[in-house]
Amino acid sequence: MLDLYNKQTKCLVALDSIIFGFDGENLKVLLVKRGIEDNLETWSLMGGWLQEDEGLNEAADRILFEHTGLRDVYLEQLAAFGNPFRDPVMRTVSVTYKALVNIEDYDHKLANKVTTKWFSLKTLPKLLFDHAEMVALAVERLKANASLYPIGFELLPDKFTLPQLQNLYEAIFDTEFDKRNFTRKILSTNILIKMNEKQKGFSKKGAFYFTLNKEKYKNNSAFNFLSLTNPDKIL
Amino acid sequence: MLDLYNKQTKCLVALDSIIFGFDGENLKVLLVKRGIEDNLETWSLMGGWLQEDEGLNEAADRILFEHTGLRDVYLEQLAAFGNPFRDPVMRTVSVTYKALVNIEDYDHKLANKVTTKWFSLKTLPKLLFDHAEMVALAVERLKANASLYPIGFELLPDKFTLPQLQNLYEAIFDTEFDKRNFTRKILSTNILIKMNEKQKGFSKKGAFYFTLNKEKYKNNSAFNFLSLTNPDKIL
DNA sequence: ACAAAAGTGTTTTTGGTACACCCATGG
DNA sequence: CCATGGGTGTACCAAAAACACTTTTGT
Repeated sequence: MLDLYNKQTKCLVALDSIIFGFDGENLKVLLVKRGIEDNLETWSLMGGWLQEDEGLNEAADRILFEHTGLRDVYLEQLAAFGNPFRDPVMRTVSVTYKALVNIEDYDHKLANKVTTKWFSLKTLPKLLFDHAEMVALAVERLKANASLYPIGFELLPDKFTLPQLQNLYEAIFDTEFDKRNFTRKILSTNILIKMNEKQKGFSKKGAFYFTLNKEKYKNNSAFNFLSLTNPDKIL
Repeated sequence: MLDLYNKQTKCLVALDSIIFGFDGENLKVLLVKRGIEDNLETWSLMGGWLQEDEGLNEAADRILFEHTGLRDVYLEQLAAFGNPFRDPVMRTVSVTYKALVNIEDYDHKLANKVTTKWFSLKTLPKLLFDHAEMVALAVERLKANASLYPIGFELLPDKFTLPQLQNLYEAIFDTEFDKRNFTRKILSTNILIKMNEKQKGFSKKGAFYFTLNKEKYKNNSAFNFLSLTNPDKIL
C-alpha cells in the first residue's frame, strides 16, 4: 500500500490569508511587500508554507503571527487554489483563509510596519500570482456572511457608535442604508448594549457608544442578520 | 530562491467528493467500498490523488469519472482538510468537493455497481479517516445554499411533481413545509413549467409533472429562494 | 363508498422600506 | 446662532405564516 502512496505526486502546500480591516471609512486588506528577490512592486497576501505535523488552521495562525505579531485572530478557511501553474517556481496548492481585525487594535501591536500595509479594496496594487482572485472571493464571501450573520464587529473597536457600524456595513456592501431602518434592525437583534458614554471630538452632538452583548453574539442568535432580499442592494 | 522552495515539506493532495442524491424520500450520499487491502467494512467518499499538471477541479472531475463513469457533474469546492494525522499512512491534505446528481440518471450510467452504493444520510456506515466530518460540512453547506438559491433540481429527474420537490426540500432541511405555502413560493419564481402529463401509479389522483425553465434557472434569478428567516426551521 | 394524495384561497402578522423633523453641541 | 451630525416614529406595502376544505381516482 505504501507503494501506492509513494507513486503519487507531492506538492507544496501554501497558506494565504486575506486580512480585512476597517478604518472608519473604507474596507481594507493587509498586504505584505514581497522580498527583494522579486519585482519590487509586487504585494502579496500573508502567506507561507505548511510545515510537517502542523494542521492547516495552525499553520495559517502561525504565518499570520510571523508576519504581523497578531495572535488569536479568528481565521476562517475560504478555499483552496490549485491551478498547476499558479506559482511558476514550483507546484503549490494554496489554502486561503480570511479574517476580520480591528485596525486600531492591530496597528499598535504591529511588528513589521515596513513590509506590511493596509490597502483600500478600491485601490489594490498588483498582486502576486492569483492573489487578486483570492481577494475577490474573500470579498464575495464577506458580503454573503455579513448579510446572514452579525459579523463585522471584529472590525470595530470594543466600543463603537451606531454611525460607525453603519459606515462599516456600507463599506462592506458598497451601498448606503437608511439611518433609521439600519438602527432599528440592528437594535432589534439585542446584540448591542448601549453605554452611557458618548464619542467626543468627531461630531458636535456626540454619538453614544455601544458594546457587543457577547452572550447573544456567540449564540449566533441573529440568523439572517440584515435580510437583504434585494440582490441589487448587495451587488 | 529555489532553495527556499526546496526546503519546504511536500504533501500528497487528495480530492474527496461528497455526491448527494435523492431517491424520492431520503437524501443520500454515494460511497465507495474500500479495496480489500483495508478493513472490509469501511466506506469512503469518492477520492483520489492530485496528479501533476492537473488543477483541483479537473482532478475531482477525473476521480469522479473513474469511480462512477459520470461526466459533467457540477462539482463545487467545499473545504480543505489538513489535520497532519488524518491519513495515518502519509501526510495528505484533502480538498473536498460536493455535487448533486439525480439518482435515476446516475444509476443507469453507473460503471461499477459493486463498489459504490447510496447511503441515506441518517444511516451512514463508518467512514474512512475524517470523511464523516466532510459529509457533515457538506450537508451544512447544502442547507445554506438551498435556502438562498434554487438548487436541488439536479437531484430530481427532468420531470418531477411538486410533492416530489417538496419532499426533497423537506429532506434537505429535515423539516416539513406547508404544502400551500411551498407551492406558492416555488411557482412565484417562475422557474417551473407545468406539463400536461400526470404522474401515474403513485397516488390515485396523480400529480402534474413540471420541468425546469432552464433560462430562468441559469439566470440565478431567484436569490433568497426559500427565505427561511427562522433558524429553527433550518436547524 | 372510501381512502389517499393532490390541489387550491384567505386572513393575519411580520418585517422591509420610504420618508422628515427635532436635538445637542462646538465653533 | 448656526452648522453639523445624532437620534427618533409612522404609514404603507409585500411577503411569510397559519389555517381547512374540495377534487380526483384506484381499489
